[in-house]
Amino acid sequence: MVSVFWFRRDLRIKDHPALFQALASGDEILLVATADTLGARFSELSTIRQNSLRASWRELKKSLSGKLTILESPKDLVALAQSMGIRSVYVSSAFDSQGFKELAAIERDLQSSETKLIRGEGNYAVSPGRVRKSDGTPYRVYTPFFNEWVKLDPGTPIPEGNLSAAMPEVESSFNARLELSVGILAGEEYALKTLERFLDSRVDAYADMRNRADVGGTSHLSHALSHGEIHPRTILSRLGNGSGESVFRKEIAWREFYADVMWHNPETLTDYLNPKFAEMKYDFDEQIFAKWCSGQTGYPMVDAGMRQLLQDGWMHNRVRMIVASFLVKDLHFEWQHGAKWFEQNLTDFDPASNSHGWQWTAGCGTDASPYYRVFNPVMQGLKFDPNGDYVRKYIPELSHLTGANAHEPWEDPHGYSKGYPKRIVDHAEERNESLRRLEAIKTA
DNA sequence: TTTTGAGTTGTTCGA
DNA sequence: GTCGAACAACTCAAA
Repeated sequence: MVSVFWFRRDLRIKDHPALFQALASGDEILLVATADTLGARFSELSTIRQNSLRASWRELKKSLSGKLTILESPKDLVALAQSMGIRSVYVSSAFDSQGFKELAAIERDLQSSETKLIRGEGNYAVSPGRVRKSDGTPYRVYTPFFNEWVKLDPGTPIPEGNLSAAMPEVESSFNARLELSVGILAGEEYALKTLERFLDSRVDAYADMRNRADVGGTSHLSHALSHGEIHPRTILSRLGNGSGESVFRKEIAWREFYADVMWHNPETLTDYLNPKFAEMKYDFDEQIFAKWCSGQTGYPMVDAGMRQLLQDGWMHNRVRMIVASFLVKDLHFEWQHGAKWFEQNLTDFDPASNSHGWQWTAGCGTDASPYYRVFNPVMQGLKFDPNGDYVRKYIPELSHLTGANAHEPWEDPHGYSKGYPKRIVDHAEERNESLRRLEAIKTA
């Protein structure tokens, strides 16, 4: 009999419970990935994000001796199952609302060919839904969630499955054009190397340096986690109790907390967790939005972040909060506009972390930022890019300004001489406007 | 059962 | 220039 293993957000072969289960089933296993499974449709993603996915497939295919078939959409998988008389489709469980809706739909479609969908263990150290309060309800605040989460044993990494059961690839009309990803570093081996490099050189300073936009102080594992090139359990198994390691463990736990929140509140992928915020007054303007997207707001720290996203398909975590706060609190846009842009452009896009990160900033999420906490983009720049190096790296129009002066071009008589745009709004005014709008939805 | 204090990521204002 | 206070409402756990 022939069965399929369906790769989605789990593009690895080590510590892979669902793949192990498929390979141990006794069936011949056809290995399949589908392009439209990491958020928006593949064709709607930025070029850089498409190529990032191609790079991950390329490396996965290499580690599978070429035995990987890449299809365009899950519908193609259903058609394949029908034409080949596939017995079962094995897959990792999905917990985000996009993912589990997709699996449910495929499970239904596969019934026409009497093919079963078999869900294995997913890509979390502690699967969403497992951590509960003593009364059985889920947590809505991070710290108590973490205190319970950290007590649970994620188990030890499992061995690699026996790939001798894998079948050769089959013809696919979808051309993933993997050659376009040449030069992009990705894949499981690279993820494990990234982890080792982080543990060897940066984790000790992580607590202090992770917020510095001008320093590569973060783990750089978000892409690998997003594509499932590494299992979080593998990461946790390598962490001790140093201060940097403890702070980093908490970051892993944030990913799991947001996945848990989304599992219990699937509509919050696009809806307000706090429904009161749906009643607030918002603005929207295409041209203003285009300026935010392209990094032309006139606030250097915001623009540097947005240009980093376009150039690298990645943005420093601290800067994500700054640009998000600017869109939501200074421009008064609904957070969903920004979340969508991030989805299209971030190579490390994760549905739960993205939606709930945005909701936290907007003040409508779990453990929400207090309403009065509005980021000042200039002050944030001076604090987390004190020498202006980050800003100058992404904004050539500020290259003539030295040190921290790059954060305040309006203070320099030649600040705008290289064409940097003037500020599109006045931060102090818009901060007050934002507080007024929040005041209006306060419960009496 | 009720109360109390703390809770990822901040800024402004007045002394 | 530095420093403390003030800026909601709600969730959760411990007292």
